[in-house]
Amino acid sequence: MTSSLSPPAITPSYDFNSPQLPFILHRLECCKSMEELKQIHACIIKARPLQTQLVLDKFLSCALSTLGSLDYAQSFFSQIRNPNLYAYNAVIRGFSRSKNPMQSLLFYGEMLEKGFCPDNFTIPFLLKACAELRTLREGEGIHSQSIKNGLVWDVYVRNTLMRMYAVCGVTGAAQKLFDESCHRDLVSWTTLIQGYVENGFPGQAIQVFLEMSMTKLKADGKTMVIVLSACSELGDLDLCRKIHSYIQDNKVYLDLFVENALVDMYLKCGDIDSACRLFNSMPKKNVVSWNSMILGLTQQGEFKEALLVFRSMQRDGAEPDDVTLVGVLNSCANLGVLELGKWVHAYVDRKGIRADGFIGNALVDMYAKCGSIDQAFGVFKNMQHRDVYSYTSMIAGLAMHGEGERALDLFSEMSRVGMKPDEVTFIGILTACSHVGLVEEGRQYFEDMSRVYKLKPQIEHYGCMVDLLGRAGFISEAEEFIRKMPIEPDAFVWGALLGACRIHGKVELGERIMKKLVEIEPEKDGTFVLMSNIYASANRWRDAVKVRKAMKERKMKKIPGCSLIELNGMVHEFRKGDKSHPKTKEIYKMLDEIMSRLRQEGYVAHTMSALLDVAEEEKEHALCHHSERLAIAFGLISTSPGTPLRIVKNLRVCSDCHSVTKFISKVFRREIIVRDRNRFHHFRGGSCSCKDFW
DNA sequence: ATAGGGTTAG
Repeated sequence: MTSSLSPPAITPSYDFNSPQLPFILHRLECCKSMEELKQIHACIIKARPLQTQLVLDKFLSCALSTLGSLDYAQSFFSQIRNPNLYAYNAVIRGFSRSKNPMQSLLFYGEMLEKGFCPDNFTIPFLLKACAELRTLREGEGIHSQSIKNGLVWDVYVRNTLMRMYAVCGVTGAAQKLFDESCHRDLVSWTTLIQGYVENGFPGQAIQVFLEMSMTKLKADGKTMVIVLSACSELGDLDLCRKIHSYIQDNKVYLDLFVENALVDMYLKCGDIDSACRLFNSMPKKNVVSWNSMILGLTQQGEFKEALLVFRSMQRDGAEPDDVTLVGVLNSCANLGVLELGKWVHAYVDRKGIRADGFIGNALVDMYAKCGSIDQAFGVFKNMQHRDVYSYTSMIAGLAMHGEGERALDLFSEMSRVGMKPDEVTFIGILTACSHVGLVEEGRQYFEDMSRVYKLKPQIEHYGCMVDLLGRAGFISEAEEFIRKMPIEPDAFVWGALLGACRIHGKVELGERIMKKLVEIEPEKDGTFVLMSNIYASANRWRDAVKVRKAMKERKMKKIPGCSLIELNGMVHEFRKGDKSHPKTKEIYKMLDEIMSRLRQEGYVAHTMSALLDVAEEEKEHALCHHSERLAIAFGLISTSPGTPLRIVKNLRVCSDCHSVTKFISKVFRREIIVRDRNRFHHFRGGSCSCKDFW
């Protein structure tokens, strides 16, 4: 009986004969607004025949998951007269899927107080909530309750227990449950495999999968997606092909998820051709398919290809998301193509996406690597949430631009706001010190790294220190530093010292280091180039030539110098002595003009860097056609006076090109920004931001 | 009525 003063009550029944029932269920399925839900609520109260378990369950889950209104669901529940276990389970499930899974556990407490016992449905809902909350304590409590109730033998209970343990990082407990079970289904195997992948044991995951393939069970798409992600992480191409054959042999249905995971796997394992073939054969693609290609190519260093895929994505009319944009920005950063990077920034603004988080960090990195350090700083300052990545990108950016002091200021700001630096932050800091010759500060930071911040220096940090000391002329200290290193010095560490030998003309030490380097990486040309540079600087031309000859005899492939310049969104690429550009004639005419203007201004070529034992005139000629000069000449004839030129070079700038560029910046009144392998050079009015310290 | 799905940086 319902009095007019108390709220109307709902009495659930198991009567499924009401003709209105399918209609109300359909309305609940489609319900998207609170208004609509309230109307349905009224209908249910008015019509007793609608008060069935199924309707109440659907009503609660709609209120909880679709509309997220926990209060409303609870007040609805309180109207149910004598709620049974089914009704409690419905609420617990609803809460476990909601934004506030804790409610699920609290509500379970109420249920126990009312004298109800959990059943094989209650436990999986609760465990899902525990997994969501990463609360091992509560999870273990439910584990012991399910043992007491004998529910632990239920395969659903067991699988959700395994999932809960895996999510909480206790793969051992998941494995134990798995080993002890007498009935394992595909979900049990998949859950165990996933647990290993998510906790950083992809090898173990594959082991478990191989074990499973010995049983009668056949994997489905969901299992394969996880197995494929384990393969990507391992980067083992042979294994990839085996797993791919398993999919074909067992006729696992290739849905979009599996196809995307396959594309991702092939790219991460470096088989770009297979990835492209698969991708092109896909009948339907979603944004993740495109993202897998773009990010995968970026990670493989195929930046131009990544941008080409982005263009076809746009032609295809697919809408990019933030992951796409991060990949595109990353490629822009690596290629140094500012125009496209700016376009992405404008796109982000237009879409009303905040330049924060991933996107913000990618923008900071892009602007810094494209030479617009001020823009990078602007984005950085506007970010609401700055994390270690943001600070590290900014610090590394400033370091690259030779703004050592500003980088160090930012580092102090980091500790002021309580942001803990990590290993990569210190690479930025040490590089900053190195580029501006702040030796004392560098030593201090290196020490603080382990003493104050409890971070273990890695080989890269030792490399930075050798560079810092050697570059500043503390050669014997650098040698001593290498001797005392707790880890075996690698090619980068020795390379840094060899670089110092070039700057400071240390021929004998250079020879010793060269011997070591040739042992460590005999195929690398950089060592030989540096050594012949060292000889040349000491005017030992004969030796310089000998090294060059040795290179030729070893049939070493030299990395060809290459410079990029971006004009109106088009990337122009020049190699040394390149004559393939449509404007070659004009470019070389401009080069001649540059050289004669420079000679009038008193320029003398640094022929020693030409490293060729040929007539002086020829040496100068060879230098003239270094790729960056072609790019600069092309920039000069293609832009209006005063436009800054931005060049990206794959190798270090040679000292002759460095002084030529200084001259050009003065004579032609152009700001020229060159990014070389190591850092940025801002040329303006005849001098360079690196203050010739590079 | 219940459990397992791919891509995100310095």
